[in-house]
Amino acid sequence: MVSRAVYDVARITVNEVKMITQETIAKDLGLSFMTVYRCLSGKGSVSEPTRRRISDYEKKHNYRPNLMARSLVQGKTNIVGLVVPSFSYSYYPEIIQSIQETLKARDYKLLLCLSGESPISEKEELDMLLSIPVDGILMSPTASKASIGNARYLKDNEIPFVLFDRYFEEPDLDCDYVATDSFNGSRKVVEYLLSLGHRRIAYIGACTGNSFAKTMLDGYKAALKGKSVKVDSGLVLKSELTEAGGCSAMRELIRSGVKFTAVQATNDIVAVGVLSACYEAGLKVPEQVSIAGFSDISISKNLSLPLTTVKEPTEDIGRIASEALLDMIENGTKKRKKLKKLLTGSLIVRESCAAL
Amino acid sequence: MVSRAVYDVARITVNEVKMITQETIAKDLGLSFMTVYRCLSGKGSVSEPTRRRISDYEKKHNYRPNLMARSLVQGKTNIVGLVVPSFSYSYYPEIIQSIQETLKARDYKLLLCLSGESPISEKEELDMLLSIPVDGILMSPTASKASIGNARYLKDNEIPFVLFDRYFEEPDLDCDYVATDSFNGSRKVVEYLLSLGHRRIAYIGACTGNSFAKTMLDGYKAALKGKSVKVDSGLVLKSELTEAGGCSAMRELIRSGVKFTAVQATNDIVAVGVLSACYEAGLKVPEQVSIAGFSDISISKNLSLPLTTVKEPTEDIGRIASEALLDMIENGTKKRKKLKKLLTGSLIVRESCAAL
DNA sequence: CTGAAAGCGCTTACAG
DNA sequence: CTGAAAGCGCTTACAG
Repeated sequence: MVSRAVYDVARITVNEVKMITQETIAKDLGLSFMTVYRCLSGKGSVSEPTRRRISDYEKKHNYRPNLMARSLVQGKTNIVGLVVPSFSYSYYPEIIQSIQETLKARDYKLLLCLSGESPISEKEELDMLLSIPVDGILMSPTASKASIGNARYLKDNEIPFVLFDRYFEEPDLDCDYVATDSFNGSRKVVEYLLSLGHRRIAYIGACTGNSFAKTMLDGYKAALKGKSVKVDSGLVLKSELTEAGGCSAMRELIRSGVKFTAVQATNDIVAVGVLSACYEAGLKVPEQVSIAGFSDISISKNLSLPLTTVKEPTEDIGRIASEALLDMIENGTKKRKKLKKLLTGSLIVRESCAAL
Repeated sequence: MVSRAVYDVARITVNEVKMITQETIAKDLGLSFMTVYRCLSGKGSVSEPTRRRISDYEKKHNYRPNLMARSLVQGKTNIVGLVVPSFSYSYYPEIIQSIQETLKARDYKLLLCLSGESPISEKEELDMLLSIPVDGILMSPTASKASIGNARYLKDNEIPFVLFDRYFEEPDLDCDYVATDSFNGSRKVVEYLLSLGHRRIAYIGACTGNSFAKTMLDGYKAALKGKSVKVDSGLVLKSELTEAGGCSAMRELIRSGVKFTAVQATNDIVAVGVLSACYEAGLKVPEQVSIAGFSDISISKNLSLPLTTVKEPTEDIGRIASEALLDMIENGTKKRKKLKKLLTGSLIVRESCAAL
């Protein structure tokens, strides 16, 4: 027989709220807590009258199982950690929405973390997630190479994880990812610009710190080579992946005096900056300069000049990444084939590009 | 003396990963687990050589405290639940980013939930959050009146919560909130339109299901009354709060034949739809119709016609809401003065409105 | 169909 | 400075 004192202690309070536990119910109904457990969990059978009493009590007092306690004993939290660099002003909200829906349908919860493009914060967030511990992690790494170390850290810690949108192809870091096929996407846009007659095509937003920007640049080069156009390094400019970055890189290009008739920007945000710099310099778009972006974020179709771009399959990315992660969590990662998926984006032709 | 068997059982595995616990450390170093606990938690003193041994072991094996276990005993999870209707294509990402930063600075984690504007899903998410249990909840309710019941549900469950962006002023539901002062914001825009000489000003996006839309309409009416302009019910149109909703409401207004020279939209998204309907009907903006929005979402300044609107103080909303919530969590809600804060938005004049 | 016990990994309170 | 015990709320495994 459990003493009364034990029961009283069992009614703990959080912010002065009485928590109803299985023991509270058992005590109030004069039952053993195991009977209550079996009834509430549906595991094992309970006599009909008892079941009814417990069920009535449960509804009346609004009993909720404490998921933390369950997690502790089951060694599983049903929480997935999500780490992204940022999510305003991009297509991350769409991906996250898709992730959320997939997780919810399979009874997982989402803990949201921001790295702010800093690999150091990213590492801190990962440590926090491992400490909870979450069952798995979805991450879109920062643009810094140091994020490769963070992905390796996850691997060393043997926690299921899937990278999305941005990924690494390091030979010694064989990890799962799903992203847009930016090589072919970028090639597609540049081939489109070539088909309009452009030959002096600039690339703005080059950077080598992450795979996606590098493969985009490769796509640009591949398209040019396909038409036997020589790559002019004076036309390839680095920039931060922001509106301001695109704007200042474009100013630099204009100031340099290098001739160009079209610009491929590494993403739509950068393209918006490029557009501003053109307006500022009195260059007419698309009459004097054609501009193409990449991503098709929501603003792109409503810009002062609707932007020609490649639509990223955000919903698919979110769904595929989270489904793969949940499979890894539930079926283990050992025998599993690695997910290395690049999804094709579609060219969206709008008004920012014109024939030469 | 604790038996060896107990220690072996203590090494549980999640997805085949060995978890290092305080007991693992204690066993491997031949110490009592209390010594390990005191050293790792910093509570109580440990002899220097012992501290060093434990510290070395901790770093070498990357020990992380299990936060679930800690939560269970402390009756506090340091997790805050966030429930929003949706977050793509709006200013929610900015608010959430601000919330995230505030929470992180005070060592709280964020669990993200979407209601999809459905009060039923919203209720499910709240039940899930209460079941974890989270320490507090931040919610931007759905546009449905049924969300009032959900807020009341939180109150009945005595969990700290703060509404943001959207809120209720029910007499029997005295809850904390922070939002934009949409009454004065809307009045400010309409007064601006009046100052440009407009008198036939339509209001698109009226709905009564939530406070913010209603007070916006009140602001519109107050501005008109200030200039002794009669409110014409033919100029007030309901619509869904989406681009498509704004577009079809505007089509309806145009078809109705009612005269107007300006339109105040309930938010920028609706305004974008209104703009499309104008283009479609061959109406020139702002020459024939002036259009104003509300919110200043990121797309607004880059629209084909940069939109005159009211900037919502998103960063402040996120910060104030989360700071208030954390204070409620840490200091209790009993003696606390209710947070009922409406923040002033600033009128952003762009090119979508012109003098009559 | 019902029950007593042990355990998840940590913290708290008490005893030396 | 160190230790043994009890407990958070739940689940699992075993015994009747």
